[in-house]
Amino acid sequence: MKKNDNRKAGITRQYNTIGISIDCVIFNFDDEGLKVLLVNEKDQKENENWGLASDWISEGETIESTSNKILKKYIGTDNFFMEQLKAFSYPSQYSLKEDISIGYYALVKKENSVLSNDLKALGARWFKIDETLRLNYKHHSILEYSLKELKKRICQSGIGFNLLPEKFTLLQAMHLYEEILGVEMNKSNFRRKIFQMGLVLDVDEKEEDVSHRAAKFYKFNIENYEKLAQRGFNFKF
Amino acid sequence: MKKNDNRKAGITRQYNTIGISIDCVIFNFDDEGLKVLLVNEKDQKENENWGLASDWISEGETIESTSNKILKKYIGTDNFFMEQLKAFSYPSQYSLKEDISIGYYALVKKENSVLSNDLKALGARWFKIDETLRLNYKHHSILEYSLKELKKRICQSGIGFNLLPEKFTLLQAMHLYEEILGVEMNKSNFRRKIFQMGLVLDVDEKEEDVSHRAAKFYKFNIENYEKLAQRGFNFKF
DNA sequence: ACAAAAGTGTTGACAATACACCCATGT
DNA sequence: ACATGGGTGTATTGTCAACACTTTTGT
Repeated sequence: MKKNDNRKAGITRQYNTIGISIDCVIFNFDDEGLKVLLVNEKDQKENENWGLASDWISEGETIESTSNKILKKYIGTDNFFMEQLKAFSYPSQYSLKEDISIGYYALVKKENSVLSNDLKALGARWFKIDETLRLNYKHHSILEYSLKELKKRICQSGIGFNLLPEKFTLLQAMHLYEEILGVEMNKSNFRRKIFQMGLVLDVDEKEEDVSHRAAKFYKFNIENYEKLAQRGFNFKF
Repeated sequence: MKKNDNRKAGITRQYNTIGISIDCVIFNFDDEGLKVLLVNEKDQKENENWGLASDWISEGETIESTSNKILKKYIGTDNFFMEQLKAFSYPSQYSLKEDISIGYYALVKKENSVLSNDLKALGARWFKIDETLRLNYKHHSILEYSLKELKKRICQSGIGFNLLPEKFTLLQAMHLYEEILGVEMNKSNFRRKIFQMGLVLDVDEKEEDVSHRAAKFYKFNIENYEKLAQRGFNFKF
Protein backbone atom coordinates (compact mmCIF):
# COMPACT_ATOMS: atom_id res chain seq x y z
CA MET A 1 0.00 0.00 0.00
CA LYS A 2 2.46 2.57 -1.27
CA LYS A 3 -0.19 5.20 -1.58
CA ASN A 4 -0.99 5.06 2.08
CA ASP A 5 2.57 4.72 3.28
CA ASN A 6 3.61 7.86 1.48
CA ARG A 7 0.72 9.74 2.83
CA LYS A 8 1.37 8.62 6.39
CA ALA A 9 5.01 9.52 6.23
CA GLY A 10 4.18 12.88 4.73
CA ILE A 11 6.41 12.15 1.78
CA THR A 12 5.63 13.64 -1.58
CA ARG A 13 4.86 10.67 -3.74
CA GLN A 14 7.33 10.02 -6.52
CA TYR A 15 5.49 10.10 -9.79
CA ASN A 16 5.85 7.12 -11.98
CA THR A 17 7.63 8.28 -15.05
CA ILE A 18 5.86 6.49 -17.83
CA GLY A 19 5.02 7.88 -21.22
CA ILE A 20 1.30 8.09 -21.88
CA SER A 21 0.11 8.60 -25.38
CA ILE A 22 -3.39 9.15 -26.68
CA ASP A 23 -4.17 7.25 -29.88
CA CYS A 24 -7.30 8.02 -31.87
CA VAL A 25 -8.94 5.80 -34.42
CA ILE A 26 -10.83 8.32 -36.54
CA PHE A 27 -13.56 6.79 -38.71
CA ASN A 28 -15.40 8.18 -41.67
CA PHE A 29 -17.91 6.66 -44.06
CA ASP A 30 -18.49 7.44 -47.74
CA ASP A 31 -19.56 5.74 -50.96
CA GLU A 32 -16.42 3.65 -50.94
CA GLY A 33 -17.09 2.36 -47.44
CA LEU A 34 -15.67 2.71 -43.96
CA LYS A 35 -12.43 4.63 -43.72
CA VAL A 36 -9.86 5.37 -41.08
CA LEU A 37 -7.46 8.31 -40.83
CA LEU A 38 -3.78 7.41 -40.74
CA VAL A 39 -0.77 9.66 -40.57
CA ASN A 40 2.53 8.99 -42.24
CA GLU A 41 5.36 10.04 -39.96
CA LYS A 42 8.41 9.50 -42.09
CA ASP A 43 11.62 8.58 -40.31
CA GLN A 44 15.10 9.98 -41.01
CA LYS A 45 15.45 7.83 -44.10
CA GLU A 46 12.06 8.88 -45.43
CA ASN A 47 10.66 5.40 -44.93
CA GLU A 48 6.92 5.26 -44.69
CA ASN A 49 5.64 4.89 -41.16
CA TRP A 50 1.88 4.97 -40.93
CA GLY A 51 0.15 5.28 -37.61
CA LEU A 52 -3.00 6.46 -35.87
CA ALA A 53 -3.61 10.10 -35.05
CA SER A 54 -1.85 10.46 -31.72
CA ASP A 55 -0.04 12.67 -29.28
CA TRP A 56 1.54 12.56 -25.84
CA ILE A 57 -0.27 14.06 -22.91
CA SER A 58 1.34 17.40 -22.10
CA GLU A 59 1.60 19.36 -18.88
CA GLY A 60 -1.77 20.56 -17.71
CA GLU A 61 -3.74 18.45 -20.15
CA THR A 62 -6.22 15.71 -19.32
CA ILE A 63 -6.75 12.63 -21.41
CA GLU A 64 -9.99 14.15 -22.70
CA SER A 65 -8.46 17.50 -23.62
CA THR A 66 -5.62 15.75 -25.43
CA SER A 67 -7.92 13.53 -27.47
CA ASN A 68 -10.05 16.56 -28.32
CA LYS A 69 -6.97 18.44 -29.45
CA ILE A 70 -6.06 15.61 -31.77
CA LEU A 71 -9.50 15.57 -33.33
CA LYS A 72 -9.52 19.32 -33.69
CA LYS A 73 -6.17 19.16 -35.44
CA TYR A 74 -7.26 16.64 -38.04
CA ILE A 75 -10.93 17.41 -38.41
CA GLY A 76 -11.00 21.11 -37.66
CA THR A 77 -14.48 21.17 -36.14
CA ASP A 78 -16.21 20.16 -32.92
CA ASN A 79 -18.79 18.21 -34.85
CA PHE A 80 -17.74 14.63 -34.15
CA PHE A 81 -18.50 11.77 -31.81
CA MET A 82 -15.71 10.43 -29.65
CA GLU A 83 -15.50 7.83 -26.94
CA GLN A 84 -12.67 6.19 -25.07
CA LEU A 85 -11.87 2.58 -25.85
CA LYS A 86 -9.58 1.66 -22.96
CA ALA A 87 -5.98 1.86 -21.84
CA PHE A 88 -3.44 -0.33 -23.58
CA SER A 89 0.00 -1.13 -22.29
CA TYR A 90 3.03 -2.16 -24.30
CA PRO A 91 6.77 -2.52 -23.92
CA SER A 92 8.21 0.93 -24.40
CA GLN A 93 10.37 1.85 -27.36
CA TYR A 94 12.28 4.23 -25.16
CA SER A 95 13.03 2.34 -21.98
CA LEU A 96 12.56 -0.98 -20.24
CA LYS A 97 9.34 0.24 -18.75
CA GLU A 98 5.89 -0.22 -20.15
CA ASP A 99 4.37 2.44 -22.31
CA ILE A 100 0.75 3.24 -21.74
CA SER A 101 -1.54 4.27 -24.51
CA ILE A 102 -5.12 5.37 -24.10
CA GLY A 103 -7.18 4.55 -27.13
CA TYR A 104 -10.10 6.57 -28.45
CA TYR A 105 -12.32 6.15 -31.45
CA ALA A 106 -14.08 8.99 -33.21
CA LEU A 107 -16.84 9.08 -35.80
CA VAL A 108 -16.80 11.91 -38.32
CA LYS A 109 -19.40 12.81 -40.90
CA LYS A 110 -18.44 12.81 -44.55
CA GLU A 111 -19.00 16.58 -44.82
CA ASN A 112 -16.30 17.13 -42.18
CA SER A 113 -13.80 14.69 -43.56
CA VAL A 114 -12.07 16.83 -46.17
CA LEU A 115 -8.37 17.08 -45.38
CA SER A 116 -6.69 20.44 -45.90
CA ASN A 117 -3.47 20.67 -47.86
CA ASP A 118 -1.65 21.34 -44.60
CA LEU A 119 -2.88 18.06 -43.19
CA LYS A 120 -2.02 16.22 -46.37
CA ALA A 121 1.46 17.67 -46.13
CA LEU A 122 1.66 16.32 -42.59
CA GLY A 123 0.97 12.89 -44.05
CA ALA A 124 -2.69 12.48 -43.15
CA ARG A 125 -4.80 10.27 -45.40
CA TRP A 126 -8.02 8.29 -45.30
CA PHE A 127 -7.71 4.55 -45.85
CA LYS A 128 -10.36 2.02 -46.67
CA ILE A 129 -10.63 -0.26 -43.67
CA ASP A 130 -9.89 -3.39 -45.64
CA GLU A 131 -6.74 -2.07 -47.30
CA THR A 132 -3.94 -3.94 -45.67
CA LEU A 133 -1.64 -1.54 -43.93
CA ARG A 134 1.59 -2.06 -42.11
CA LEU A 135 0.98 -0.50 -38.74
CA ASN A 136 3.15 -1.19 -35.74
CA TYR A 137 1.86 -3.74 -33.27
CA LYS A 138 0.48 -1.17 -30.88
CA HIS A 139 -1.53 0.80 -33.42
CA HIS A 140 -2.58 -2.37 -35.19
CA SER A 141 -4.06 -3.83 -32.04
CA ILE A 142 -5.82 -0.59 -31.11
CA LEU A 143 -7.34 -0.43 -34.59
CA GLU A 144 -8.50 -4.05 -34.38
CA TYR A 145 -10.00 -3.42 -30.97
CA SER A 146 -11.78 -0.30 -32.16
CA LEU A 147 -13.36 -2.21 -35.04
CA LYS A 148 -14.71 -4.89 -32.74
CA GLU A 149 -15.99 -2.22 -30.41
CA LEU A 150 -17.56 -0.25 -33.25
CA LYS A 151 -19.45 -3.34 -34.40
CA LYS A 152 -20.79 -3.91 -30.92
CA ARG A 153 -21.67 -0.29 -30.28
CA ILE A 154 -23.56 0.36 -33.49
CA CYS A 155 -25.87 -2.52 -32.58
CA GLN A 156 -26.37 -1.41 -29.02
CA SER A 157 -26.70 2.30 -29.58
CA GLY A 158 -27.37 4.89 -32.22
CA ILE A 159 -23.77 6.06 -32.58
CA GLY A 160 -23.64 4.78 -36.14
CA PHE A 161 -25.66 7.77 -37.27
CA ASN A 162 -22.66 9.97 -36.44
CA LEU A 163 -21.07 8.60 -39.59
CA LEU A 164 -23.98 9.65 -41.80
CA PRO A 165 -24.61 13.11 -43.22
CA GLU A 166 -27.07 15.31 -41.33
CA LYS A 167 -29.71 14.30 -43.85
CA PHE A 168 -29.57 10.76 -45.16
CA THR A 169 -31.70 8.17 -46.89
CA LEU A 170 -32.64 4.93 -45.20
CA LEU A 171 -30.61 2.96 -47.69
CA GLN A 172 -27.52 4.95 -46.85
CA ALA A 173 -28.09 4.01 -43.23
CA MET A 174 -28.57 0.38 -44.16
CA HIS A 175 -25.41 0.33 -46.26
CA LEU A 176 -23.52 1.73 -43.29
CA TYR A 177 -24.65 -1.13 -41.10
CA GLU A 178 -23.98 -3.66 -43.82
CA GLU A 179 -20.48 -2.37 -44.40
CA ILE A 180 -19.46 -2.20 -40.76
CA LEU A 181 -21.00 -5.50 -39.74
CA GLY A 182 -20.08 -7.29 -42.95
CA VAL A 183 -23.58 -8.64 -43.48
CA GLU A 184 -26.32 -8.33 -46.08
CA MET A 185 -29.58 -6.93 -44.87
CA ASN A 186 -33.12 -6.65 -46.09
CA LYS A 187 -34.49 -3.29 -47.17
CA SER A 188 -38.02 -3.63 -45.95
CA ASN A 189 -37.12 -5.16 -42.61
CA PHE A 190 -34.51 -2.50 -41.97
CA ARG A 191 -36.98 0.29 -42.69
CA ARG A 192 -39.62 -1.24 -40.49
CA LYS A 193 -37.20 -1.55 -37.60
CA ILE A 194 -35.93 2.02 -37.85
CA PHE A 195 -39.43 3.47 -38.21
CA GLN A 196 -40.91 1.32 -35.46
CA MET A 197 -38.26 2.52 -33.04
CA GLY A 198 -38.82 6.09 -34.12
CA LEU A 199 -35.12 6.63 -34.71
CA VAL A 200 -35.53 9.02 -37.62
CA LEU A 201 -37.56 12.07 -38.55
CA ASP A 202 -38.83 12.86 -42.02
CA VAL A 203 -37.34 16.15 -43.25
CA ASP A 204 -39.60 16.44 -46.30
CA GLU A 205 -36.83 16.50 -48.83
CA LYS A 206 -35.92 14.14 -51.61
CA GLU A 207 -32.91 13.19 -53.62
CA GLU A 208 -32.54 15.10 -56.88
CA ASP A 209 -31.10 14.16 -60.25
CA VAL A 210 -31.02 10.48 -59.57
CA SER A 211 -31.81 8.02 -62.33
CA HIS A 212 -34.40 6.21 -60.28
CA ARG A 213 -37.17 7.00 -57.88
CA ALA A 214 -35.88 9.70 -55.52
CA ALA A 215 -35.46 8.60 -51.91
CA LYS A 216 -36.68 10.64 -48.98
CA PHE A 217 -34.19 12.25 -46.63
CA TYR A 218 -34.38 11.68 -42.90
CA LYS A 219 -32.52 12.98 -39.90
CA PHE A 220 -31.64 11.21 -36.69
CA ASN A 221 -34.26 11.65 -33.95
CA ILE A 222 -32.05 12.45 -31.00
CA GLU A 223 -34.81 13.16 -28.48
CA ASN A 224 -36.49 9.85 -29.04
CA TYR A 225 -33.18 8.05 -29.24
CA GLU A 226 -32.17 9.21 -25.80
CA LYS A 227 -35.37 7.87 -24.31
CA LEU A 228 -34.75 4.51 -25.93
CA ALA A 229 -31.10 4.47 -24.96
CA GLN A 230 -31.90 4.84 -21.28
CA ARG A 231 -33.73 1.56 -21.28
CA GLY A 232 -31.11 -0.03 -23.49
CA PHE A 233 -31.93 -1.55 -26.84
CA ASN A 234 -30.22 -3.52 -29.52
CA PHE A 235 -30.42 -4.28 -33.17
CA LYS A 236 -29.90 -7.93 -33.92
CA PHE A 237 -28.63 -8.44 -37.45
CA MET B 1 3.86 16.20 -33.25
CA LYS B 2 6.26 15.86 -30.36
CA LYS B 3 6.64 12.19 -30.92
CA ASN B 4 7.93 12.63 -34.41
CA ASP B 5 10.09 15.62 -33.70
CA ASN B 6 11.90 13.80 -30.96
CA ARG B 7 12.45 10.82 -33.13
CA LYS B 8 13.81 12.90 -35.99
CA ALA B 9 16.18 14.81 -33.78
CA GLY B 10 17.31 11.62 -32.09
CA ILE B 11 16.45 13.06 -28.71
CA THR B 12 15.42 10.81 -25.88
CA ARG B 13 11.82 11.70 -25.25
CA GLN B 14 11.07 13.27 -21.91
CA TYR B 15 8.57 11.12 -20.11
CA ASN B 16 5.48 12.77 -18.84
CA THR B 17 5.59 12.50 -15.12
CA ILE B 18 2.04 11.77 -14.14
CA GLY B 19 0.89 9.43 -11.42
CA ILE B 20 -1.04 6.47 -12.71
CA SER B 21 -3.02 4.40 -10.30
CA ILE B 22 -4.92 1.20 -10.87
CA ASP B 23 -8.28 1.08 -9.09
CA CYS B 24 -10.21 -2.17 -8.84
CA VAL B 25 -13.89 -2.55 -8.12
CA ILE B 26 -14.04 -6.06 -6.68
CA PHE B 27 -17.52 -7.58 -6.66
CA ASN B 28 -18.88 -10.55 -4.79
CA PHE B 29 -22.38 -11.97 -4.45
CA ASP B 30 -23.93 -13.80 -1.51
CA ASP B 31 -27.30 -14.27 0.21
CA GLU B 32 -27.32 -10.64 1.23
CA GLY B 33 -26.80 -9.44 -2.32
CA LEU B 34 -24.12 -7.77 -4.41
CA LYS B 35 -21.09 -6.60 -2.49
CA VAL B 36 -17.99 -4.57 -3.17
CA LEU B 37 -14.62 -4.68 -1.44
CA LEU B 38 -13.49 -1.43 0.11
CA VAL B 39 -10.34 -0.65 2.06
CA ASN B 40 -10.10 1.74 4.94
CA GLU B 41 -6.85 3.65 4.72
CA LYS B 42 -6.86 5.70 7.89
CA ASP B 43 -5.05 9.01 7.80
CA GLN B 44 -2.71 10.42 10.48
CA LYS B 45 -5.66 11.32 12.70
CA GLU B 46 -7.21 7.88 12.34
CA ASN B 47 -10.13 9.26 10.36
CA GLU B 48 -11.93 6.72 8.24
CA ASN B 49 -11.02 6.89 4.60
CA TRP B 50 -12.66 4.18 2.53
CA GLY B 51 -11.57 3.54 -1.03
CA LEU B 52 -11.34 0.96 -3.76
CA ALA B 53 -8.58 -1.62 -3.83
CA SER B 54 -5.81 0.24 -5.60
CA ASP B 55 -2.12 0.71 -6.15
CA TRP B 56 0.28 2.76 -8.22
CA ILE B 57 2.01 1.22 -11.19
CA SER B 58 5.59 0.43 -10.20
CA GLU B 59 8.75 0.12 -12.23
CA GLY B 60 8.62 -2.81 -14.59
CA GLU B 61 4.93 -3.46 -14.10
CA THR B 62 2.23 -3.27 -16.74
CA ILE B 63 -1.31 -2.19 -16.04
CA GLU B 64 -2.39 -5.82 -16.22
CA SER B 65 0.27 -7.10 -13.86
CA THR B 66 -0.57 -4.36 -11.38
CA SER B 67 -4.27 -5.10 -11.39
CA ASN B 68 -3.54 -8.81 -11.02
CA LYS B 69 -1.28 -8.07 -8.05
CA ILE B 70 -4.09 -6.14 -6.40
CA LEU B 71 -6.53 -9.00 -6.84
CA LYS B 72 -4.00 -11.53 -5.62
CA LYS B 73 -3.43 -9.43 -2.54
CA TYR B 74 -7.08 -9.23 -1.56
CA ILE B 75 -8.44 -12.48 -2.93
CA GLY B 76 -5.41 -14.71 -2.65
CA THR B 77 -6.24 -16.88 -5.64
CA ASP B 78 -6.16 -16.68 -9.43
CA ASN B 79 -9.76 -17.76 -9.63
CA PHE B 80 -11.51 -14.54 -10.55
CA PHE B 81 -12.74 -12.68 -13.59
CA MET B 82 -11.32 -9.26 -14.30
CA GLU B 83 -11.71 -6.76 -17.09
CA GLN B 84 -10.62 -3.20 -17.62
CA LEU B 85 -13.24 -0.46 -17.48
CA LYS B 86 -11.36 2.48 -18.94
CA ALA B 87 -8.95 5.23 -17.99
CA PHE B 88 -10.22 8.06 -15.81
CA SER B 89 -8.51 11.38 -15.35
CA TYR B 90 -8.83 13.72 -12.39
CA PRO B 91 -7.12 16.74 -10.89
CA SER B 92 -4.18 15.41 -8.92
CA GLN B 93 -3.95 15.63 -5.15
CA TYR B 94 -0.22 16.00 -5.44
CA SER B 95 0.36 18.58 -8.13
CA LEU B 96 -1.38 20.80 -10.61
CA LYS B 97 -1.27 18.08 -13.19
CA GLU B 98 -3.96 15.57 -13.91
CA ASP B 99 -3.87 12.21 -12.21
CA ILE B 100 -4.74 9.23 -14.31
CA SER B 101 -6.47 6.23 -12.94
CA ILE B 102 -7.15 3.04 -14.82
CA GLY B 103 -10.29 1.33 -13.55
CA TYR B 104 -10.85 -2.40 -13.44
CA TYR B 105 -13.71 -4.49 -12.18
CA ALA B 106 -13.39 -8.02 -10.90
CA LEU B 107 -15.93 -10.72 -10.13
CA VAL B 108 -15.14 -13.12 -7.33
CA LYS B 109 -17.00 -16.24 -6.27
CA LYS B 110 -18.40 -16.45 -2.77
CA GLU B 111 -16.08 -19.33 -1.90
CA ASN B 112 -13.08 -17.10 -2.59
CA SER B 113 -14.37 -14.05 -0.79
CA VAL B 114 -13.34 -14.82 2.77
CA LEU B 115 -11.00 -12.11 4.04
CA SER B 116 -8.05 -13.21 6.13
CA ASN B 117 -7.35 -11.51 9.46
CA ASP B 118 -4.36 -9.82 7.85
CA LEU B 119 -6.59 -8.26 5.24
CA LYS B 120 -9.13 -7.22 7.83
CA ALA B 121 -6.32 -5.59 9.78
CA LEU B 122 -5.41 -3.70 6.61
CA GLY B 123 -8.94 -2.35 6.62
CA ALA B 124 -10.52 -4.51 3.93
CA ARG B 125 -14.26 -5.16 4.17
CA TRP B 126 -17.16 -6.17 1.95
CA PHE B 127 -20.00 -3.66 1.64
CA LYS B 128 -23.48 -4.16 0.33
CA ILE B 129 -23.74 -2.15 -2.84
CA ASP B 130 -26.64 -0.06 -1.61
CA GLU B 131 -25.05 0.92 1.70
CA THR B 132 -24.26 4.58 1.33
CA LEU B 133 -20.54 5.10 1.61
CA ARG B 134 -18.46 8.19 1.63
CA LEU B 135 -15.94 7.61 -1.10
CA ASN B 136 -13.90 10.37 -2.65
CA TYR B 137 -15.09 11.68 -5.98
CA LYS B 138 -12.67 9.62 -7.99
CA HIS B 139 -13.50 6.28 -6.43
CA HIS B 140 -17.17 7.11 -6.31
CA SER B 141 -17.33 7.78 -10.02
CA ILE B 142 -15.35 4.64 -10.87
CA LEU B 143 -17.71 2.58 -8.72
CA GLU B 144 -20.77 4.11 -10.40
CA TYR B 145 -19.29 3.49 -13.80
CA SER B 146 -18.49 -0.11 -12.93
CA LEU B 147 -22.06 -0.74 -11.83
CA LYS B 148 -23.47 0.59 -15.07
CA GLU B 149 -20.97 -1.50 -16.99
CA LEU B 150 -21.74 -4.60 -14.93
CA LYS B 151 -25.44 -4.26 -15.70
CA LYS B 152 -24.72 -3.99 -19.39
CA ARG B 153 -22.19 -6.79 -19.46
CA ILE B 154 -24.23 -9.39 -17.60
CA CYS B 155 -26.94 -9.00 -20.24
CA GLN B 156 -24.56 -9.18 -23.15
CA SER B 157 -22.31 -11.95 -21.91
CA GLY B 158 -22.11 -14.75 -19.42
CA ILE B 159 -19.73 -12.98 -17.04
CA GLY B 160 -22.41 -12.95 -14.33
CA PHE B 161 -21.75 -16.62 -13.69
CA ASN B 162 -18.34 -15.66 -12.32
CA LEU B 163 -20.18 -14.38 -9.25
CA LEU B 164 -21.89 -17.72 -8.63
CA PRO B 165 -20.39 -20.75 -6.89
CA GLU B 166 -18.94 -23.46 -9.14
CA LYS B 167 -22.20 -25.37 -8.64
CA PHE B 168 -25.35 -23.33 -8.38
CA THR B 169 -29.11 -23.65 -8.66
CA LEU B 170 -31.04 -21.86 -11.34
CA LEU B 171 -32.81 -19.73 -8.78
CA GLN B 172 -29.50 -18.54 -7.41
CA ALA B 173 -28.61 -17.46 -10.93
CA MET B 174 -31.94 -15.72 -11.33
CA HIS B 175 -31.59 -13.90 -8.02
CA LEU B 176 -28.18 -12.69 -9.14
CA TYR B 177 -29.68 -11.15 -12.26
CA GLU B 178 -32.59 -9.71 -10.31
CA GLU B 179 -30.30 -8.14 -7.75
CA ILE B 180 -27.85 -6.61 -10.18
CA LEU B 181 -30.45 -5.36 -12.65
CA GLY B 182 -32.95 -4.34 -9.99
CA VAL B 183 -35.84 -6.15 -11.68
CA GLU B 184 -38.22 -8.99 -10.85
CA MET B 185 -38.11 -11.96 -13.13
CA ASN B 186 -40.17 -15.03 -13.84
CA LYS B 187 -38.90 -18.42 -12.73
CA SER B 188 -40.14 -20.52 -15.60
CA ASN B 189 -39.16 -18.09 -18.31
CA PHE B 190 -35.70 -17.66 -16.86
CA ARG B 191 -35.17 -21.43 -16.78
CA ARG B 192 -36.37 -21.83 -20.32
CA LYS B 193 -34.05 -19.14 -21.58
CA ILE B 194 -30.98 -20.54 -19.84
CA PHE B 195 -31.72 -24.11 -20.95
CA GLN B 196 -32.57 -23.15 -24.50
CA MET B 197 -29.27 -21.35 -24.85
CA GLY B 198 -27.49 -24.30 -23.35
CA LEU B 199 -25.68 -22.10 -20.86
CA VAL B 200 -25.60 -24.66 -18.05
CA LEU B 201 -24.81 -28.33 -17.53
CA ASP B 202 -26.56 -30.62 -15.11
CA VAL B 203 -24.07 -31.93 -12.52
CA ASP B 204 -26.45 -34.54 -11.05
CA GLU B 205 -26.36 -33.18 -7.54
CA LYS B 206 -29.05 -31.72 -5.34
CA GLU B 207 -29.34 -29.41 -2.40
CA GLU B 208 -29.39 -31.17 0.97
CA ASP B 209 -31.08 -30.35 4.25
CA VAL B 210 -33.40 -27.77 2.83
CA SER B 211 -36.93 -27.42 4.11
CA HIS B 212 -38.43 -27.71 0.66
CA ARG B 213 -37.93 -29.68 -2.49
CA ALA B 214 -34.20 -29.89 -3.15
CA ALA B 215 -33.01 -27.95 -6.18
CA LYS B 216 -30.65 -29.39 -8.76
CA PHE B 217 -27.16 -28.01 -9.10
CA TYR B 218 -25.78 -26.86 -12.42
CA LYS B 219 -22.47 -25.58 -13.66
CA PHE B 220 -21.73 -23.01 -16.32
CA ASN B 221 -21.23 -24.52 -19.77
CA ILE B 222 -18.13 -22.68 -20.89
CA GLU B 223 -17.62 -24.51 -24.18
CA ASN B 224 -21.09 -23.75 -25.41
CA TYR B 225 -20.98 -20.24 -24.03
CA GLU B 226 -17.92 -19.40 -26.07
CA LYS B 227 -19.62 -20.49 -29.24
CA LEU B 228 -22.59 -18.29 -28.43
CA ALA B 229 -20.42 -15.38 -27.40
CA GLN B 230 -18.67 -15.26 -30.75
CA ARG B 231 -21.91 -14.52 -32.49
CA GLY B 232 -22.96 -12.12 -29.77
CA PHE B 233 -26.13 -12.58 -27.79
CA ASN B 234 -28.13 -10.75 -25.23
CA PHE B 235 -30.65 -11.33 -22.50
CA LYS B 236 -33.43 -8.81 -22.55
CA PHE B 237 -35.05 -8.49 -19.15
C1' DA C 1 -41.03 0.39 -72.15
C1' DC C 2 -37.49 -0.92 -69.30
C1' DA C 3 -33.95 -0.60 -65.75
C1' DA C 4 -33.03 0.60 -61.19
C1' DA C 5 -33.89 1.68 -56.87
C1' DA C 6 -37.74 3.34 -53.59
C1' DG C 7 -41.17 1.77 -50.85
C1' DT C 8 -45.50 -1.49 -49.15
C1' DG C 9 -47.83 -5.66 -47.50
C1' DT C 10 -48.30 -10.48 -46.12
C1' DT C 11 -46.93 -14.56 -44.09
C1' DG C 12 -44.87 -18.16 -41.20
C1' DA C 13 -41.46 -19.29 -37.72
C1' DC C 14 -39.94 -18.54 -33.46
C1' DA C 15 -39.06 -16.18 -29.02
C1' DA C 16 -40.87 -13.67 -24.91
C1' DT C 17 -44.47 -13.26 -21.49
C1' DA C 18 -48.01 -14.45 -18.29
C1' DC C 19 -49.99 -17.60 -15.58
C1' DA C 20 -51.91 -21.99 -13.88
C1' DC C 21 -50.51 -26.00 -11.96
C1' DC C 22 -47.91 -30.16 -10.04
C1' DC C 23 -43.78 -31.98 -7.12
C1' DA C 24 -40.69 -32.83 -3.12
C1' DT C 25 -39.36 -32.01 1.51
C1' DG C 26 -39.14 -30.42 6.50
C1' DT C 27 -42.03 -29.09 10.37
C1' DA D 1 -51.58 -31.29 6.19
C1' DC D 2 -49.44 -27.28 4.97
C1' DA D 3 -45.90 -24.04 3.92
C1' DT D 4 -42.08 -23.28 0.95
C1' DG D 5 -39.64 -23.18 -2.86
C1' DG D 6 -38.55 -26.37 -7.04
C1' DG D 7 -40.07 -27.45 -11.45
C1' DT D 8 -43.52 -28.21 -15.82
C1' DG D 9 -46.94 -27.02 -19.49
C1' DT D 10 -49.58 -24.05 -22.34
C1' DA D 11 -51.81 -20.25 -24.56
C1' DT D 12 -51.14 -15.55 -26.09
C1' DT D 13 -48.62 -12.04 -27.82
C1' DG D 14 -44.92 -9.84 -30.17
C1' DT D 15 -40.79 -9.75 -33.15
C1' DC D 16 -38.04 -11.06 -37.05
C1' DA D 17 -36.86 -12.84 -41.61
C1' DA D 18 -38.32 -13.92 -46.28
C1' DC D 19 -40.25 -12.57 -50.26
C1' DA D 20 -43.61 -10.98 -53.57
C1' DC D 21 -45.35 -6.90 -55.08
C1' DT D 22 -46.18 -1.82 -56.41
C1' DT D 23 -44.27 2.98 -57.26
C1' DT D 24 -41.37 6.54 -59.11
C1' DT D 25 -37.94 8.43 -62.05
C1' DG D 26 -34.29 8.84 -65.86
C1' DT D 27 -32.91 7.04 -70.27
